[in-house]
Amino acid sequence: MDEQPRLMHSHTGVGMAGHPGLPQHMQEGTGGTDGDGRKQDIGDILQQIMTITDQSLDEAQARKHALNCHRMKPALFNVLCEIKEKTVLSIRGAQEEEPPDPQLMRLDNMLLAEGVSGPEKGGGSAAAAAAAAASGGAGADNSAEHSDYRAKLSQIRQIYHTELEKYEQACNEFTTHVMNLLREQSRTRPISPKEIERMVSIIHRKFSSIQMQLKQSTCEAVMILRSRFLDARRKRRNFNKQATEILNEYFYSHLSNPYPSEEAKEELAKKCAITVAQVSNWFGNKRIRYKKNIGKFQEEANMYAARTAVNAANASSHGSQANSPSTPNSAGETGSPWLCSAIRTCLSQGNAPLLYSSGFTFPP
DNA sequence: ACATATGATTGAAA
DNA sequence: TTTCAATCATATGT
Repeated sequence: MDEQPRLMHSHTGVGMAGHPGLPQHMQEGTGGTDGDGRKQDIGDILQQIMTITDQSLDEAQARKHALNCHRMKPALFNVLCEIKEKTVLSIRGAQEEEPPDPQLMRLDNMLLAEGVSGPEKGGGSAAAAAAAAASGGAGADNSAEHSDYRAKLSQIRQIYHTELEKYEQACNEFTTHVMNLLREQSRTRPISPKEIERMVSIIHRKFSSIQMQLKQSTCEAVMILRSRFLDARRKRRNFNKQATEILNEYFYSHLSNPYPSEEAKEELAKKCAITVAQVSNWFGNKRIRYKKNIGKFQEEANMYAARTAVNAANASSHGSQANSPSTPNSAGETGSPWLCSAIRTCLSQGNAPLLYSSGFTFPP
C-alpha cells in the first residue's frame, strides 16, 4: 500500500507550509521558547509517524492511540485536510464518468440473446428451438442433437454464473475491505468520503474489466457451440429417396415453369416431410444446376417424364384423367421463358455438345 | 484419397 | 419479397 509515501508527502507539505525541515530541527536541539516547544511537539509527532512501521503492531497501536490523543492532533489534521483538499481537487476531473462501454453492451446483449445471462430457461432455448426448426427435419436425431446442444449451453451458463458470482463476491469483499481500511485510516489521515467513493469506483472498474473478459470468453464458447451444433451445413443430411423423387417429379413435370406456388411448396413439404424453406432451397438449387448443365440432367429428365406419362396413362385408363392434380406440361412447350433462358445459359456455359446430343425427346 | 453430389447460406438482383 | 449465382461444408460414390 502507499500510505507511507503519502504520509511523508503530507508532512513535507506541512513542513514547507509552516515550519522548517524536520530533521535539522530535531538536531537543533531544544530552543526553550514556547514556539520552539511546539515545533518540538510536531517534530516528535512526525518522528513517531516516520518510525511507526519499524515498530511492532502492538507498539504501533499504542503509539497511534497516543497520537490520536495528542493535543496537537486536531490542528495538524486540519492542515493536512486542507492540503489534501487542494491536491485532490486538482487530481479530480481527470477520470470521472465513463460512458457505458459499447462492446460490453454488445456482449451483454449476445449473452442475453443466447440465454446464457438471462432467466434460467427462457429465450435461449426458444431461439435454439427456432434455429433447430429452421434447420428443418423433424428427425429423432435432430432432437437428440438439440438436447445435446442445450446440455452444453447450460454447462456454459453454469460456469459463467459461478464465475460471475465468484468475481462479484470477491469484488464486494475487496471493496468492503478497502472501505474499512480507508475509514479506519481516515481517523489519522485526511480521507474524504468522495475519495472513498472514487476508490470504490476504481475497484469496480477493475473488476468489471475482469468480468468483461469472462463475458468475452463465454461468448466465444457459445459461438463455437452454435457453429458446431446449429449450423445446418455442418450436419447436412440428404433427403430420403422418396422425397427426392417427389421433388424431381414435380420439377420435371413443370419444367417449363419450375416455380411452385406457396401452396404447392407447402404440399410438397408435407409430402416429403421437410420444411417449405427446404423445398424452396431444393428448387433453387435444382433450377440453377439444371440450367447450368441441361445435358447432364437429360437422362433424369427423360426418366421422370416417362414416369409421369405412365402415371397419366394409368390415370386415364381408370377414367379419372380430368382431375389430375398436376398437368405435366413438359418441355415440349418451347415458348417457356424459363426454359429458353436455361438453354441459353447452358449454351453460354459451353455445354452445347451435351445439349445437342441430348436430343430433346420428351414423351407426349 | 479423391471427385462428385447435395443441402444450406449469403449477398446481389429483380 | 423471391430468385439467382456463388460458395460452403458435408455426404456419397469410386
